[in-house]
Amino acid sequence: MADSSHIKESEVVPLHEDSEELSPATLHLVNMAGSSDDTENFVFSEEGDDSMRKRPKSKMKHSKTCGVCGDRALGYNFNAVTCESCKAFFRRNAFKDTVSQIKCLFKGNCVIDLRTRRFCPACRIKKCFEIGMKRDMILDDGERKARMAKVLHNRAKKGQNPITTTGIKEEPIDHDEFRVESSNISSPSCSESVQSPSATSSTANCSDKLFQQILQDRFPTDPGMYRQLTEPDRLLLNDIAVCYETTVAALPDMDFCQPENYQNANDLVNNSEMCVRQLIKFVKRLDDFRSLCQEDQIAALKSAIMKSLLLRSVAFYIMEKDAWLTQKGEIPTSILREATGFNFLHDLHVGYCRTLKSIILNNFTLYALLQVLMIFHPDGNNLLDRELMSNLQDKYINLLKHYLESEYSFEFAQEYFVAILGKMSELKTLSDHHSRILLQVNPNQIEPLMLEVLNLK
DNA sequence: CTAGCCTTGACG
DNA sequence: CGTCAAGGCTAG
Repeated sequence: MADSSHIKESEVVPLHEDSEELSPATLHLVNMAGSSDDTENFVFSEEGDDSMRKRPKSKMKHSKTCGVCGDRALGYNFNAVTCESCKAFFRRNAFKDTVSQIKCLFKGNCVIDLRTRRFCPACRIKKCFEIGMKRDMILDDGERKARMAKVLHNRAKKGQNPITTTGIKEEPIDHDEFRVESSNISSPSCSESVQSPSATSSTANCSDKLFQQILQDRFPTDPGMYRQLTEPDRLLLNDIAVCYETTVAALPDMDFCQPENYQNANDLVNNSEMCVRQLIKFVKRLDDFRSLCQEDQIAALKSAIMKSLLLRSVAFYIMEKDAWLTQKGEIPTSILREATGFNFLHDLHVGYCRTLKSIILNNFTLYALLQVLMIFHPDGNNLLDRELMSNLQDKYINLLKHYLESEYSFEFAQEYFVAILGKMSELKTLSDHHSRILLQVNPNQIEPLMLEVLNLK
């Protein structure tokens, strides 16, 4: 796949092979810089200036001068020879509106040099453009993301830091910081939108009675009917729930959550990238995931990705509105139909959302547990140690069962458990259908991270 | 916000 | 492997 992130002017504009010599163009720039009447521009020559500013030793040969302020330059930045500070300045300000956002308080012809460069951003940015700095060489949001994704991908491949999500400060999270009473999180009906189960005609058949119970909180009063979770189980559950709430369940800040940003399958895939990142964050915080070898981490994640996105779509489905909740409001499920042209897929997916939602409601502890179960699945592609995976699956299936028994009583847990697992196996079928969307995408227009996790390369 | 320093990927 | 030119981080 071609690297799309760097096909910019930097490749078209001929750069000078020889770093020792100043090209005519560079000379021109330097002359311009020197043409200001302030001779202090050039006080920082080879020696005598280190007392006040650090400089990379061993780079004495870099005697270039910033075309904007005359400070020492290391080379080209955004198509002109500039110092580090003007580079950073340009990056920060190149897209600001020079009329309303940066204004010269004087006559618009301030002298910009090492000393005065901070005084007038307006004239400084003007000079940046004058010496030929090009703002289209600043990576835009998508390009930046692509670049980050590449870095992450490489890191993951090198294995120092298996699957890093942001590349930015991946410090181990302090769970205690988030620790809340587990009862808070796991309350089965932390509902703001408890719906009438009437809409759930198709698949909820077996368990209607149960869900009536759940909805109406008609559970046994005898404490003996409930399992007492062991301390390790309780802690584990709490950890999972907290992780989930702070990653997958945290609505990411996505400014594209408008129906018009879902035109086709490419958009659909690309707009899921944030969710994938959250998912990666989530699994990385699971001790059991980290204990897997790196190959299996990646295999497990890849195998679970589609199902996880679907599960997430259930968690954020709003039944009354037939829409998904996003940070920017609700987005109708019809975008799925419109972006792909697959009516049946839309109906299947929404049907699934409705039935599973009516079972799980807004119990995010359950979503978290199911998400974990999705990851530890022994039949994923390319897994090396399937037995280990199966053991982990056992562990969390048990945890799920115990959790249900502790929350919903022995009387109801069994049925609930079966219903949930049934829906989980259905997820596989749905996810296979969804894979057909991927046949529509143009890999050249897909974010690298998504290419990677969806095996689109 | 500024500016220095650092990390990266591409390229020769 | 060194250089270049992106972006990120952060003390001030």
